[in-house]
Amino acid sequence: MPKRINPFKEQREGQIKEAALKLFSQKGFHNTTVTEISEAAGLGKGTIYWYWKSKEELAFSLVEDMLSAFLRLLEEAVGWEGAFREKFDRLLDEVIALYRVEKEHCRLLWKFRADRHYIFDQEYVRKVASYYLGMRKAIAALVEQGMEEGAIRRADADKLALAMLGAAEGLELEWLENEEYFDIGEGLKLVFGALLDGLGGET
Amino acid sequence: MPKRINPFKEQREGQIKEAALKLFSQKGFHNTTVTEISEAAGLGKGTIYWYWKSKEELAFSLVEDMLSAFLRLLEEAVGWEGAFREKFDRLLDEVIALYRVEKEHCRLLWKFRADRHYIFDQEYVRKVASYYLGMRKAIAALVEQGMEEGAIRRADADKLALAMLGAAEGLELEWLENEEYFDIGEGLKLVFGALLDGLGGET
DNA sequence: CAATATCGACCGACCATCCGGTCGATATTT
DNA sequence: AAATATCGACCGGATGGTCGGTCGATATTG
Repeated sequence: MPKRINPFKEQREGQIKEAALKLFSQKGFHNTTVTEISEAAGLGKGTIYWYWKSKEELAFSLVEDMLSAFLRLLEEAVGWEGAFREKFDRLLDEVIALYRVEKEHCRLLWKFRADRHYIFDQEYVRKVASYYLGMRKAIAALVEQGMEEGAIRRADADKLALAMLGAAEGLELEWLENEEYFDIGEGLKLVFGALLDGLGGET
Repeated sequence: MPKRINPFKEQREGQIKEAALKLFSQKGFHNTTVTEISEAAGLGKGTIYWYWKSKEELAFSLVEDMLSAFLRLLEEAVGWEGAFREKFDRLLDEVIALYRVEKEHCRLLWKFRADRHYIFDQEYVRKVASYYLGMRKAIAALVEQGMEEGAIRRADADKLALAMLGAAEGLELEWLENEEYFDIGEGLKLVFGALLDGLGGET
């Protein structure tokens, strides 16, 4: 029970997160120094360690912000009313919107993805994995609904979900690396449109 | 003109590359030290600098080995005889085979991908980009053939090629991260099969 | 309401460590 | 002996994290 509450806590944490997001998403974890973050936030280096106990924890809080937003969207989508294809198309739109709004967070996730095992300790890596697993399960549930309705050919729903996530992630990457040329909305709609029409059950 | 040729040159370079490939692909560039590589190769640290002028150049030679193999395969595929779909299916098989044989190189490419701008200097980054561009152009040429034959709906061939590469890369990533569960061949055939059947022209 | 005491947010110089790359010593081959 | 090849101790720069210290705000007291 603190005797005094810090009136600037939220503002400070916001400043620091904002600066860290910008730098991490541009340069990755290893190429961003804590000193840089503190300077970009307009604060002293020690202040960062007042609010977070390590560079790693600061980074993880940014990762978790994005992963939890994505997972929440997918899990909500499963519960929506309506036929599979309606739900799926709406989900695609919302995913695209989320990508666009949170582009910097997307970039950050990619920067951290390849060597997350060397950025985060085991417990955090497990947390990240469980977010991804949750996403896959949500997609799989949606896909199963599609199969029951006959909108998708019967197959291993979990593996199909994994393939769909993979394809979406690959398109996301191309978007981030060719932002002026390749649009994520266009790409997702092209691939998933064709995928579902091609995978569709009997006409 | 050296007075004597080094009878061990190829062997040494092989030892070093093999050790570096293994370590880089497991731990990434920043988490692998030159000392580790030299120990894994059973050589002194200085010897690495006899054969390469920096850690960066050693890493790049591994990247280039893989990128050039991929590019060569794609460019050859364009010149094959036959109808689009035959060529495409054969290409898919050969790509899958290459992935499987060169799994460690694939992993290395992923580890380096996100922060290649902080691993390699500008000239090397440009080279990498031109490999990827070449791949896209090769796929686009194939896709254009498919459009002319009516096997694929007319669309922007270059963007479709980019989307296809993106999807393939995403599936590759899922494979590398879920190797016991998700097979790259299965995934590629599922997605590209559905994609082409869905994208196919008039039946 | 002053005067005093306490607190906690903030700072940045400093420390310990790590690592790529160098270089002189040494061994081997011609 | 000259050229080539190998080695590993050492150097210098970089960086995450620490810690003693500052200072204004808040609480306490007379």
